[in-house]
Amino acid sequence: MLDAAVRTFGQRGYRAASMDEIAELAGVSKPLVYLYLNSKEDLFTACIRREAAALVAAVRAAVGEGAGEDAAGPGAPADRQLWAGLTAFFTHTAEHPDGWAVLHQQARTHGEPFAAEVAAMRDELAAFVTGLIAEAARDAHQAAAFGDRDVSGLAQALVGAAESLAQWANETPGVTAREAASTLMNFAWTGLSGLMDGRRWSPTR
Amino acid sequence: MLDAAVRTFGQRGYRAASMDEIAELAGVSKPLVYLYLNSKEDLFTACIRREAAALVAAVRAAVGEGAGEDAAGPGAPADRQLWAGLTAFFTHTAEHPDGWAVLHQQARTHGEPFAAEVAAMRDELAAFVTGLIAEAARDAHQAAAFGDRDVSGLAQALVGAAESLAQWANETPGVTAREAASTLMNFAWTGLSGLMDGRRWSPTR
Amino acid sequence: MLDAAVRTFGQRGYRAASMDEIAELAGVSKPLVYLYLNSKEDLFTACIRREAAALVAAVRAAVGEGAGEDAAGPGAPADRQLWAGLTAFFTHTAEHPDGWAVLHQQARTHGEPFAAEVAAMRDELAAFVTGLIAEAARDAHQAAAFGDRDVSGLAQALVGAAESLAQWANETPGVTAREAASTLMNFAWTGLSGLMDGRRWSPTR
Amino acid sequence: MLDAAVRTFGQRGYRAASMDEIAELAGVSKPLVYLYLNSKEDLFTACIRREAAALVAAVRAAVGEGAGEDAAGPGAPADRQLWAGLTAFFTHTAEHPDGWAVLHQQARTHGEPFAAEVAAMRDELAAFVTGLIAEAARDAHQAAAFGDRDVSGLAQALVGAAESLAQWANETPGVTAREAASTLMNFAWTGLSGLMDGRRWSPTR
DNA sequence: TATGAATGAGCTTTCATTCAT
DNA sequence: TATGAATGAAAGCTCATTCAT
Repeated sequence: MLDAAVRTFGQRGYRAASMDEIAELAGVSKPLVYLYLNSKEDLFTACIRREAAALVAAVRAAVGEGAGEDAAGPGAPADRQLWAGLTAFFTHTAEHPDGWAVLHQQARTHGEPFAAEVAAMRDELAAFVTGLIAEAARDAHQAAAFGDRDVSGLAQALVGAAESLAQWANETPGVTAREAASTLMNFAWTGLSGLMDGRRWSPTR
Repeated sequence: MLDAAVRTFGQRGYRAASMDEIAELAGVSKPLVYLYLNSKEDLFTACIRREAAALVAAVRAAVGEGAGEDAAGPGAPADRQLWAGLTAFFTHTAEHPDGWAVLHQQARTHGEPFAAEVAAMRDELAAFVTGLIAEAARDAHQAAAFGDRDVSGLAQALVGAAESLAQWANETPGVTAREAASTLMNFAWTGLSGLMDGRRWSPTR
Repeated sequence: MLDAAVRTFGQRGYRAASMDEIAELAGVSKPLVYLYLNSKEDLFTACIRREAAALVAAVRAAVGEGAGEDAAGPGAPADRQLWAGLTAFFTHTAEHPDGWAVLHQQARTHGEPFAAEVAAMRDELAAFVTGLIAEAARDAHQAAAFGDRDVSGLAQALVGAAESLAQWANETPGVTAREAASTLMNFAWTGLSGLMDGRRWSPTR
Repeated sequence: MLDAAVRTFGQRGYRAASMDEIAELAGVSKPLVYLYLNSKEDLFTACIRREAAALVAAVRAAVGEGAGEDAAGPGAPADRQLWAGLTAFFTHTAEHPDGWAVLHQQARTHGEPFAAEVAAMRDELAAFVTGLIAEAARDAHQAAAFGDRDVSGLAQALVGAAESLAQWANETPGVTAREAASTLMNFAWTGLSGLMDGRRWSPTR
């Protein structure tokens, strides 16, 4: 039932998706949908929560549990962990395009009950990235180099880049998750490394 | 009239915005709206086009025409041009939050007539970035280092990062356009420079 | 189970009362309600019948069986009997406000299957009053003074007055059943006595 | 449009009446009904107000303005005024059975927004009767004979009797307004006169 | 006997859209 | 040119009612 809802919301959008359509796609009657999930709003929230949890779990699993070809382990170096997380992220979004659409496009578009749900997930991912940056900075003895807002901004940029690449990979035939991850790693890790070595770009020169 | 529509669409979303509200905000009667712009769909398309054109124009102006403190000139170095473009981008999105919401959130959320409009704008900006990367690569005698898809991917990542930062800057009090641009330049230009020096990150090592 | 139904119907009204609510209040499952009473309509009818019977029985008991402080006996004078009946009526309606609401407000409001049930009860009470009037008239040697329709009209007026007073007594704190009965007796019995003495009011004079 | 609503509400009841049916009976489309009267609740309230105002106006006109065969005048004796009012009341309810059903049956049945509207009307009529009783008592030099609550109770009884007779007259073929009024006057005025002469009925004797 | 699970039908309300003027 | 007035179509939600067990 949630599957049908995610698919419908992902393709039509929150407002355009009708409960009739969702029920029909789920192969049940409309009142049943209302019996289990009380309202359209609750149903949408449930979709968001489920997809967000699944995505975060996929990333966490890849980073922490060390399974799979691209997985890292708890003690792996920061770049390895980032690579593992990004690969898992791109893989998951590629395999669940409707879920990704719900999170990335629909939920953020439709005001407060929903945006907050996604923001929580985003913060979780951003915190993961932030942690990695801090770890890498520590390794490079640059702990003082970044202020809080610097790190926030970097994390936002990275997550945004990842989201954009995920969309691009979903839409462009032939682009694999590893390729997207590779692109982002090349771009981001080199940039981060440079920053940690103290390199900055400034307009004055 | 378009102003009213952009404001309403930006704040309420495409579906939730009612023609009644738009007409009232514009101070005209509803049939007049239908006289000038034939349907809600056409009206939304017109909004997207106008806002996209304005944003692209702002970026173009800053890069090409050399006016303003952060402007570059036609012959300026690539990093200078990128800086000028980003600053203009963040400034414009900060000054036109509803227009930006229409482009970034609403248009992409509501399926095919609209997504294509935004994709066109995105491609235009991506092409601009692509050109800069190619130019920089040429300067660094690294023309062969990037394939077409590499460049596309980088551009997507950069544009996505910029969009995400624009959203973040709009939502976070006290973040200025120059600060956002600075964050992205530090991150991106260093990364790009590294790439052009041949540095790559690869999972195997 | 009928208790729950009467309470719900009395408080919510026939249409607004849901079978769900009734079943829950009765502490049974909905299909069980349908097993015993076939439909909402039948359930409502059963409620009406039970409450009507209870009310009539209370009045009858007070009038005929001679128990209680205000009770009369079979051979008691007409005024005494009327007093006994009215007191019992007001007492019963005060003690069963939901049942009274079902009879007085809900049943008459919802068309034909139900109105007839209440009309039957009303006729029974009216017949009782009619009998008393006839008896009193006989005592006063005025048998011919009233036509059938006169008596019907008087009975309607009396019952209506009683219903209105019952409502008023239920809503106004501090008004007891005996006080309501007293008011009505003062008003009605004096009026009736006058009528039986041949006094009439006519517009022409 | 209100006509259609009154008719539908009067015959079907508030809940059972559908906006579809009202609109169809009015010969307009449903959205138009919502344009003029904002919701079903508002529509019902408007019906109640209109019918209550019409009924009160009819009574007032007959009592105060001295027109028509049964009309009284401002200075007429209390019984004359009461007669005029009752005749007008029964005439009006007979001529507007649906309006009367809305007021008497439907509005009082459906909880608080509506019951209050009708209670206001009822109070107005009761106040009129109360005034007449007081006036008559004054004429009979019996000012001290009634307490406030006595008078309230009598007025309630009288109004209730009138309402009940109106219903009876509407339902029983061949009963005219004057006949109903006559019945009530015979009954009530004689009773009131008796009360004013100090006659009381008491259970103790 | 008793119920968890399910639904067809219907309700109120809203909105994009169009005439007649 | 501009609009007041009107509507067809659809959406979210509820409820009396029924199987399968």
